[in-house]
Amino acid sequence: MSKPPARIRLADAAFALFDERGYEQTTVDDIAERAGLGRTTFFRHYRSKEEVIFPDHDRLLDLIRDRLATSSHSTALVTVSDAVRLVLLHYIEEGDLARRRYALTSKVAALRDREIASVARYQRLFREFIADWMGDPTESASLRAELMAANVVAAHNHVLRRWLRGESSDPVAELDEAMREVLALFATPGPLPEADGGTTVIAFRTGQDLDALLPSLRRLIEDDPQK
Amino acid sequence: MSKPPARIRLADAAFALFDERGYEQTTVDDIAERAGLGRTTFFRHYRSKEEVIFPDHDRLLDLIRDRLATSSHSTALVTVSDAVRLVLLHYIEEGDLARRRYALTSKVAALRDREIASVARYQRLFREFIADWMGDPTESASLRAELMAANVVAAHNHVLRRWLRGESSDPVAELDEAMREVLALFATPGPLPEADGGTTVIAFRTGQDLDALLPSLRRLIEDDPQK
DNA sequence: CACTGTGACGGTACTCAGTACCATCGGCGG
DNA sequence: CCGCCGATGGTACTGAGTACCGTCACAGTG
Repeated sequence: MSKPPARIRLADAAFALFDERGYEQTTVDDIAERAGLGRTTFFRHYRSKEEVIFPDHDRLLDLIRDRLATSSHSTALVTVSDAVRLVLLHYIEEGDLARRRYALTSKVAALRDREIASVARYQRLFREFIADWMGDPTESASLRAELMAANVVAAHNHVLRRWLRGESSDPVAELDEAMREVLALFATPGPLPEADGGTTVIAFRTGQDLDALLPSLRRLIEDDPQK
Repeated sequence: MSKPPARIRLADAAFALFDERGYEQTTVDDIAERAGLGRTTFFRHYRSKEEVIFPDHDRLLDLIRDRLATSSHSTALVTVSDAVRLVLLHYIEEGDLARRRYALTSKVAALRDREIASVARYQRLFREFIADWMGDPTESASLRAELMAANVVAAHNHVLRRWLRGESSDPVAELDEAMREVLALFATPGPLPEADGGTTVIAFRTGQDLDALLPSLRRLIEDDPQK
């Protein structure tokens, strides 16, 4: 029963005190004292009182940057949808800690704002990635990139919050489902694009399974004079 | 040329000093002194040093709440799209002040975070409004509300930032156009219209590959009420 | 063992945002 | 003239965050 490293003891002390007295009612001195350390040491490990609650965002951001740079799917949106899973998985790994943090951010406005700012950084990263990927400097493409990033993040947040509130037992599956929803939004074109090239699809409802229809659909596409 | 009210003098002094020395290098004492007022008076007019830059967010939020409560369009999304114009119009009214603020938020992380947190409040308001309007407590409806709110806000931010950067001469028209884009996203892919018997045919053209569409096609089929 | 560098820690003192409280001054109606 | 009141100013405090310096443990080296 020797001592865990200082960083851990500080975080434990902080969460314990936040639970007992609340965030604002806890001073950095209190935290350091309970951890059996000096105030200076606290700031050596955490840049601020808030950061003791969100220690991993920077690392996660780098992780996602890497993932975006390496993994490459068919579309930018799919790549980003995949990358955002890292965030969800990270929270899930934290388990109870993530839930305690959620309880805090629900009560303390300053912490909620901080969390939101962190999420906005993910969103910005996604937006830039999508815009680069599309390579289209058009205003309309730029807006589209913005919307896509916002959707991915919003869908993720939705699923994450459900899990944090204990409303979800299989958040990963829910995320996949939500991402399918987002993909579906953008799969069907917003304004009907200029019809030069691309794919024209006619969908109709029958008693048949979709798979049974695929061959004929493909045949139709291949019959397209432009292709 | 007597004295403008204290509140104005404080804001002028603050912006002048922020321009001269930067935000962090300016203390509240400096601001008060330049305005010819006491430090106490500053905090009587602005709750914090940051608030002198974003004085109107609370009022705007109330304004939007009212607008949502009164104006009623055909769908929740249209109502919200309409309400968000208030934000854009407010910034445009501020004119050069808004641009100076943008220059500051671009440089100072703390201010950027603050701005983002404010915007998140609008988004939350929109989400709740849409969710209430739909009245459908389903998980899927809840996600949809979240996505819609995120899209409206993202589209607005996109247009607003373009205007702030001087890239747009008619931001209101651009906002309308962007909102049409958002509406189009959600217009098509809802649950398929009542398909009790008969044949539902939907034709659309997309630039995407058929394979990219398959997930959404499958999803549409699985939305069949019989399931 | 003595020497020395190094990294983690503690303490002190400072700046500055934000709060609490009290004192002051200038109208303004009675 | 008096008393009320709203706006202001001053003073003192708490607490976050920073800068700087001193200390101690513990390595490796002679």
